[in-house]
Amino acid sequence: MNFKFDNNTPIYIQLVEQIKIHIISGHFGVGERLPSVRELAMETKVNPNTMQKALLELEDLKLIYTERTNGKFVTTDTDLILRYKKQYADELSKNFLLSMKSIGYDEKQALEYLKELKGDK
Amino acid sequence: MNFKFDNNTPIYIQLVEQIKIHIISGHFGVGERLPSVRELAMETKVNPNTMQKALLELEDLKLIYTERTNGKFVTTDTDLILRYKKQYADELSKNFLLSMKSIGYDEKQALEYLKELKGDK
DNA sequence: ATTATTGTATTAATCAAATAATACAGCGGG
DNA sequence: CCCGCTGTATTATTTGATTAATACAATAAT
Repeated sequence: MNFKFDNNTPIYIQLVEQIKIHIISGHFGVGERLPSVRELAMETKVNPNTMQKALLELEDLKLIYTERTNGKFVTTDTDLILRYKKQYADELSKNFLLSMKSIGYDEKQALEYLKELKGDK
Repeated sequence: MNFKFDNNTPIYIQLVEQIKIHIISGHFGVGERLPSVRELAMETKVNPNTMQKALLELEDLKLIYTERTNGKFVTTDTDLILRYKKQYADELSKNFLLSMKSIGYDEKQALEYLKELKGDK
């Protein structure tokens, strides 16, 4: 599950984000059963309560659902997942352009910057 | 100074970031005197101590310097500012590409996505 | 039926960020 | 000289995230 935590945002928020990405990217498949709360907490070296809090939020987002004594599962609503994926890509893109703009690169220049970066490696 | 705080990262970190951007973008000019700690705190509706903490970090970064009883000033080292600007643009760009990759868009697709976004509006 | 595993709930303790209320030291202008 | 403005320092309090240690209820498997 290789998580990298940045110290400046609450862990449970980062957990929500990371698991969301795992679902959006298909790393956690549609309808797939997640590891148990305790397992996930162990893996990520986080307190079970913290993991539970993150999973609760994901359930609010309808990205996962719970079978009370059986486990938690990725939603089977593929459309929903796709919508989240697009929404996420949109956010990333808009934020990128906005941030670049805030330090003086307009959209065209931002694109140029990315292209140069590709060339570099 | 219009700041928008996101609740999930410590305010002083966000202050450092925002002021850094103001300097990088030239909104705070080279060598310009900053508003006093108390003023900045008022403007941003933050406790003076929190602002002070942020300014201390900016001083560690050499982006500002202090005249003890006179005020704080933007560095006059334009090269340094430029280096920070490039570093920041690099970070933004690399992070953008990484994040897009994590949800299944390779570099080419990420670029396409940005271009489409421009077309939309 | 017992056992292990599931999610869930509760309560206390810890830790860091942020606020709050001051106080001090140095300089400059009226 | 003194008042007002700088930055800086100190101490206490509040708030929220996180950890910690349990406990309970429901189900599936043995």
